[in-house]
Amino acid sequence: MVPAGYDPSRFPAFAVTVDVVILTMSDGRLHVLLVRRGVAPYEGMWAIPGGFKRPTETLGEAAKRELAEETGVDSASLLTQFGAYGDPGRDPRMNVVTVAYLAVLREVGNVIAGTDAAAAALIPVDKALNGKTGLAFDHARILRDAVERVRVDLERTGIATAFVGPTFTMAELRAVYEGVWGVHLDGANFRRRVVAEDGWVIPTGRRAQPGSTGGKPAELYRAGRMWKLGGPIRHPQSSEKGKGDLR
Amino acid sequence: MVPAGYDPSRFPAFAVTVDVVILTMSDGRLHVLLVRRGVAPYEGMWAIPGGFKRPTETLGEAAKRELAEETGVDSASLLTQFGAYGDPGRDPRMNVVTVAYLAVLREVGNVIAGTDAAAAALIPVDKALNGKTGLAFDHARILRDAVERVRVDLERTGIATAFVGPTFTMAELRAVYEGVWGVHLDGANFRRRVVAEDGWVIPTGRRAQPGSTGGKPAELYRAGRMWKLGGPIRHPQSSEKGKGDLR
DNA sequence: TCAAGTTATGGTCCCCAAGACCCTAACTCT
DNA sequence: AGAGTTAGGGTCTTGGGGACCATAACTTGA
Repeated sequence: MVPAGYDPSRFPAFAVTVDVVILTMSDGRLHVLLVRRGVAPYEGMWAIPGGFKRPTETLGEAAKRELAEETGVDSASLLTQFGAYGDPGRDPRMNVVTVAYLAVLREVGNVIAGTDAAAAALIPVDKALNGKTGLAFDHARILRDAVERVRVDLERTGIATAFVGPTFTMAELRAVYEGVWGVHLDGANFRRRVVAEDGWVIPTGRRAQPGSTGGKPAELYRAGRMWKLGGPIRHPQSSEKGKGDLR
Repeated sequence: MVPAGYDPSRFPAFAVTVDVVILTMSDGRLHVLLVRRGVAPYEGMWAIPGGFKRPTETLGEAAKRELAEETGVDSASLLTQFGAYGDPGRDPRMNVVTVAYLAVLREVGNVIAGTDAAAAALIPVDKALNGKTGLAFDHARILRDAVERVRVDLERTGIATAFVGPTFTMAELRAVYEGVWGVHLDGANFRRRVVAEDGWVIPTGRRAQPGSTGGKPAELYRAGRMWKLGGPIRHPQSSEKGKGDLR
C-alpha cells in the first residue's frame, strides 16, 4: 500500500468531505433535500449537503453528524455509503475527495421548516436532474448515482420501510416502490408477497383512518427486522428479457 | 457543501490512496493478489496493493495506474469502485482515506511471475480471510467487502466474463459462478439460460480441445457486450424463501 | 478395434412465483 | 339509502427455473 522509503509529507494533501444525499417520498414522488449555496463557487446554486470529515471520526460518523446538523434527525443505520468522487478540479479551490452517503428519511417537511427555510428545500429528483436546475460541483452525477443505488437497494434490502413511518399501510409501502421505480404494482399481489415474506412486516392489529375519499380502513404494520439479503418485491422490468431500460 | 466564511487551510489534510483488490479464478477457487509489506507498520504482512492518488488524476485513473503498475495489465473498464475507508487510526502514521476498487482478471499467474515474485502472490480468498493470515491495516474488511461486491455484481452485471479468457467454454463460465457463489449449477440449465439471453455470449463456431480425460469437445464463445442490468444467471439461494444465508 | 469412462449439450417434465383479473368488505360522501 | 372509493382475499394462467434423462463426441486402455 505504501512504497518503501516513504515520507508522509511528500504526498499530496486532500480535503475529505462527506456529502449526504437525503431522499424522501412525498406526494408519490422521490424528493431530495438540497441546500442553496451562499458563497462562491457556484453561489446561489443548489448543492447536496455535506461537510469536512474530521480526523477523529469515521466516515460513517461524519455522515451521521452532517445528517443531524442538516435535519436534526438522529437515526443511525439508514446511512449507506455509495461512492467516492475525486476528479481533479471538481472543486476549483482545492483538492477535494468526497465520500457520498445515501440517507432515506420519512417526511422531512417539518424538519426543513426548523432550519433556515430559504437555504434548504425538498426538490423532486427528476426536477433536480432535469438540467434546468443546475447543481453545484459534480453533484448532479452524485445524485444520479444515489438514485440508482436506492433503486437497486429497494430490491435487495429493506430500505423501503425507511421511507415510511414507524407504522404504515400496505398502500404507503407500495407507493414507495412505485415512486422509486416509476412503475405500477398490483395492490393485491403486492400485499400477498410482502406478508408472505417471513419477518418482513409485523401486523399491529390496528387500522388506519380512511382518507377523506373513504374506503375500507387499511391495516397498520410495523417493519420487521429481516432487512438483509433480498426483500419480497422484485422490479418488474428487471425480470423481463431484453427490452427493459430503467432510466 | 462548504460552510460560509471558510478558509481552505483551516481544514484537516488527508492522504488519499487507492487500493485495488485484484480477483481471479484459479483452480475453481477465487483468488486475490496480495503484496507483502516490506516496511513498518505491519511489516511482513500481506496487504492489498495500492498507492497515493495524484491531484491530476481521477480516482478511476489512479486505480487503473495502480493495476498496471502491479500486474502490467492495462485493461480499462473492469475496475469497479466499491467503498471508501477512513476510520481514524487505520493507518497509524497519518490520516488516510482510501478508495477501494475491484478488478477482475483472468489468469494473473504469468503476470505475477514478471514482478517481484517474493513480494506478490495469489492467495485463495477464504484462506486470506481465515484469520490465520493476518492482513495489514483494515484490509481484511476491505477484502470482505470486495468479495461481497463481486458476488452481487455476478448477478447484476456481466462481470463473470472478465474472469475467463477472450474465448471460453460454458463449463469455464459456469465454474466462475460456482466458484464465486460456492454453489453447484446444473450444466444443461446454465447453458440454456446463458444462450437464451440475447447478446450475452456469441458462438465462435470453433470448439475447444477436450481435456486429457476425454469428453465431447465444448463450443467456444466470445463475450457479447450486453453487460448491463442483469445477466441471465440468478443466485440459487437468493430466490429461496427465508433460510438462505450466503456466507 | 472395441468397450468403458467422461464431458457437452439437447430434451422433458414439474413446480411454483408472479401477474392479471375478479370479487367482497368497509369506509366516505351526498 | 345509494354511489363512489379503497383494502384485501380468491382464482386462473403463464413462464422461468430446476431436476433429471438421453444422446453426442471425445478420451484412454485392453
